[in-house]
Amino acid sequence: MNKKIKTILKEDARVKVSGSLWLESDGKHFFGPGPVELLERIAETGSISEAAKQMQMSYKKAWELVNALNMQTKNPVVIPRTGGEKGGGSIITEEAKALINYHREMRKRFTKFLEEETQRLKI
Amino acid sequence: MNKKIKTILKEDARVKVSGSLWLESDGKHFFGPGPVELLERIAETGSISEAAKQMQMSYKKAWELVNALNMQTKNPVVIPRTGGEKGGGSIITEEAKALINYHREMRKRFTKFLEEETQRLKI
DNA sequence: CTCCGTTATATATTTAAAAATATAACGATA
DNA sequence: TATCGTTATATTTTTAAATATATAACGGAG
Repeated sequence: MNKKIKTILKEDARVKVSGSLWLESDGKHFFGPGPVELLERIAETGSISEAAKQMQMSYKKAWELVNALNMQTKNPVVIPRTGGEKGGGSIITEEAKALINYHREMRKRFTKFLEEETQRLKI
Repeated sequence: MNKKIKTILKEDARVKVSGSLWLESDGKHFFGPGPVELLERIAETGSISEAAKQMQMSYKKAWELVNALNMQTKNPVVIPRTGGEKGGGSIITEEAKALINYHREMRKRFTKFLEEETQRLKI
């Protein structure tokens, strides 16, 4: 019989089980917490560059995240519009909203999983 | 009602839910797949440096992983011995074996979680 | 008491990732 | 048609991470 974990770890250590979760295709991550937040901010601001700025992310990286997402979906999740009164902007589609919502639900289940695992550590 | 995910993603994309899992204390990761494999190889080879070489990891990083682990446990998981016939070596303790075993079990549950989530994508 | 290969540690170098910078196209508006 | 800020893209620079290199201590075996 193995020792229990809580008898092994230092008592004062506030240890928890943590992790991250994403969607991947062909081994490449294309959807996770970062893209979700980015989509939300694009929806709010109507601009990829402004969303990126809010997240202290380079425009390039933001664009790459958006692009990677668009590559995995039948219809784009972000529709860009260049030129015009404000120089341009971007809107997110219903598909993007569905992805955001899906991620929220999945995240809830993952959080529950992590909490259960953390609890198990202490038994 | 939101669109279903499988109607959004490209049909040919072999998408799956993936993730990673670790133990952290004070926000610092100290136990995950890397350290587990390292411990196993130290057990096999009796040497941190040999284990590191097998994993194509620098000795420094290997030592840091071992050290970070030892810092979180009451008793060390790896006991080093310097000098001697082979110049030295390291053995892992019962505590290390328990950690390895614990990780295996946790990993099983996580794999199940990921499979369920991947399945859910396709509904 | 010399020789090993390993641990332990510091320092230097390399590499890869990220960010910063630069530039052109775009189109509504004034 | 000149202006504006954004998208899109390439190129350069910066930063951080990882690796490589160097060095000393160690102790059993020959």
